[in-house]
Amino acid sequence: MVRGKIVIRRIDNSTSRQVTFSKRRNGLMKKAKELAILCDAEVGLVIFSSTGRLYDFASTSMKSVIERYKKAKEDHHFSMTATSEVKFWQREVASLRQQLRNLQVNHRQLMGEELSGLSIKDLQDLEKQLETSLHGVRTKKEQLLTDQIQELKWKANLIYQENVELHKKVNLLSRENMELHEKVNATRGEIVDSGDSAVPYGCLSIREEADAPNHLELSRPLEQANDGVQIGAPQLRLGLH
Amino acid sequence: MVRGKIVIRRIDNSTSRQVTFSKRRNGLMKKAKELAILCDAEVGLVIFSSTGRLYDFASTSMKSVIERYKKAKEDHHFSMTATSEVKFWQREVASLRQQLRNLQVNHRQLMGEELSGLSIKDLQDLEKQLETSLHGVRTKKEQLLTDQIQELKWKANLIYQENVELHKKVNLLSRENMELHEKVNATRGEIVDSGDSAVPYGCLSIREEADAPNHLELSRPLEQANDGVQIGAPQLRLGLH
DNA sequence: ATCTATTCATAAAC
DNA sequence: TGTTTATGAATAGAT
Repeated sequence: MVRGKIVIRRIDNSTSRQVTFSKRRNGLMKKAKELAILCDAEVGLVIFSSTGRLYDFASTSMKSVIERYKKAKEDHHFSMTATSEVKFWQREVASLRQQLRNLQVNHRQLMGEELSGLSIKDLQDLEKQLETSLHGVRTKKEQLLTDQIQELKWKANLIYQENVELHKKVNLLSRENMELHEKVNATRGEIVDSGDSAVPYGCLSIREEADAPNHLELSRPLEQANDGVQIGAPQLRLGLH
Repeated sequence: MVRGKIVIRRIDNSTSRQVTFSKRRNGLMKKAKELAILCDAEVGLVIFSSTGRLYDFASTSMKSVIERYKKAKEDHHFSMTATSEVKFWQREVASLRQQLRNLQVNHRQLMGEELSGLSIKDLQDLEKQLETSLHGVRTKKEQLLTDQIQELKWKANLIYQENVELHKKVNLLSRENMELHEKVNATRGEIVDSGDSAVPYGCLSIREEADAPNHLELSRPLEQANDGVQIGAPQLRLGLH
């Protein structure tokens, strides 16, 4: 009713639904109170949230309202004896079973099962619905995938940056190490360097041009990417080689 | 709250009170309905006017609301003899409500709604399911359409055959008629045939080659063909012309 | 929870 | 009760 009129239909987003429920419940309670006071009416209001929580308001007492309601309806289904109470619950069960059956038929048709008995018009409607659903699902899925790719790229970039820093450190240390070796050799010129040097700085092959990392591409960014964002180093090719 | 803010206090003037009651009651009912729909809540509202008249609204049924209220309050002041049978049925109701909720969630997902909360894997499964459903529905629909076309062709063929027979009959009768005319003319040679002859046999223009009818094609065999197999003659073009 | 733009509800008058 | 109108209230959406 505000900031873009809304249509009265179940709110899909569960957070919005919860927020709206909270706001409108308060509004409804307030209005119920006002009505009772302004117009000297007896008002009872019972609300169960979709999660089953109970909220209620009664201008007098709920017991009074319910009793008066029963009396006004002259309906003694409500002053139930044990048997009529059983009957009440049995009716409830029958009603729920019916709802369940209806929904199941609907559900099976959406699953592409049990299509006999449908007219061509029915089938066309169903087809259209399924196309809409499919489109929605694909859109959602692709959005998730895109988000995940973005996140992976971001993490990869971080790791790459770290990698660059580490390379620099290694280079620094290698050079320092080399200088120390030379000093040692100069001091004790007669000693020959053995093959199993503790600092194999030649193996690292650092390239100096590797610091323009903004066009990172993951080699296999999608498949199975949903079970935990495990960015194992072997999975990534960061352009470093 | 309008046109000069009012204070929430019993309205003294009985007419105003009545008018306000009527308006606000409607407003309250509307809001209660909206809350129930928007937020998937179960709502019950009972109002007694100051004159004692009852107005009520329940999103499900007042019985259901009141029973659920009693249960939630675990208040056995309300003549609840907690026999084991009642408990059995209550458990049944709870179980069915749960099943219904589960199925509703599933159903909404198949309708492409309420997709948040699903993983990419879930969405892929859902997509696959919808594709399968769509394929099944399309197959079924196309089969129905094909069947219908076959049936239409068959009926058209029957009609065509009948048409051929009728043409033959007409030809026969025309010829007979012509001969009779000639006889009449021969008998009363002096009478000139007037323009408004009762038998305008020249108009029929029967063609003799029209008896190879097996390549019948209906001009518009599909659209709206499902609402009763009405093969109106004007709808068909049987190749006769 | 708070803010704000906008729609809604409704008091007053007929 | 229904309609109209001016205005305060409720609230959707954003933060």
